[in-house]
Amino acid sequence: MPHRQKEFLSITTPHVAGDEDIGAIRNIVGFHIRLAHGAVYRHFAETFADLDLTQKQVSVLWLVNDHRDIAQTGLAQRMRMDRATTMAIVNRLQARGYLVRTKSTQDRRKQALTLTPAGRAALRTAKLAIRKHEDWLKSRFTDKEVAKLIELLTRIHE
Amino acid sequence: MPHRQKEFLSITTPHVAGDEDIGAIRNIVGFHIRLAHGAVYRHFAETFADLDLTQKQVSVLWLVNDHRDIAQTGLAQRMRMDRATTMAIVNRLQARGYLVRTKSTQDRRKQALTLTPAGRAALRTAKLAIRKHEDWLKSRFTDKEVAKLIELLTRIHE
DNA sequence: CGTGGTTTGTAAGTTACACTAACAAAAAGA
DNA sequence: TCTTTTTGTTAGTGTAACTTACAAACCACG
Repeated sequence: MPHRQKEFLSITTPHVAGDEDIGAIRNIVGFHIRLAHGAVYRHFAETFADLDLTQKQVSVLWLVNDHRDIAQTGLAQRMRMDRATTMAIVNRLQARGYLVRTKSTQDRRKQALTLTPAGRAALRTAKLAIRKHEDWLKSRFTDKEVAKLIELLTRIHE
Repeated sequence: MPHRQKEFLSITTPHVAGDEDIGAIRNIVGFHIRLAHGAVYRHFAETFADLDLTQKQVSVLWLVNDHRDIAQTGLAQRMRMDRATTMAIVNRLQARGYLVRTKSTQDRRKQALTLTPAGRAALRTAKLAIRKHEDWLKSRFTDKEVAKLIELLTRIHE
């Protein structure tokens, strides 16, 4: 068997005695995830330069809108963030008047989060920008590939 | 047709007049990339807690080792970082004695980067940890799926 | 040749965000 | 009841992305 596609096939290089190397860096899945994330992050920042919103902030607006009166811990679980990080983001959005904290009546420890009209308007605008951003991202894939990519990525974070 | 797999099929929801919404957040590719990146980042940090190295730092060690006398701009291109960010990481690694800057003889503006023996030793240890980390990551995929995932991600960052 | 534009490294300052540790109030469970 | 857990909060640390500005070296063109 010749060396056709040697690089990609060597992903599964077997570990032999004395073989301490693990192949080329481009065969490391984590490396590609980080680069892809970086590329997406940068394009997102460009697309949202006018709106002045980050990925995290838009995600929080979106989730709060979808789950009225969600608590901060619920948000943290869905976003895979810890409580402290969640606080920082909620604080920022509250300072900009996009959402409000209301003490939950069921559980007085909890803060029920809801979007203000300004927050809903911002989300509406953000979703238009997201569509552009997603179109840029999806332009290199078929619909089937997009579904496959999402399915594979879900296995990582689920 | 019943609502089987409605969510996933709605990825390609056509845009109709007055339809300003773009579907559920879980159909946004960027959302999944961010979550997957976060999961990988966290597991990496756990695996490298003893070594006290980040993804970026390991990547830089790796690339400097693979490309002897690489300049900081070359590193920045391969890592998709800007010069300032590259500086910060190189500074940190130099402070820990893992690499050295040497003025290039060809182009006296450039700094040729090379690993110290300590840097090579750290990289050797890091690669063992990377193997564990990658095994954790790849455990949920077949070899074919891993190749597919890398191929799809490459289309995003290339 | 030399002068203007480009590339490279560097420094300083800002922002986002992930983490930890600690604390208080409320809830849940023994 | 008393203890443990959950929830929110504050404060502090570290990484890493960005911008702007500057100096030195390089390059190209008139």
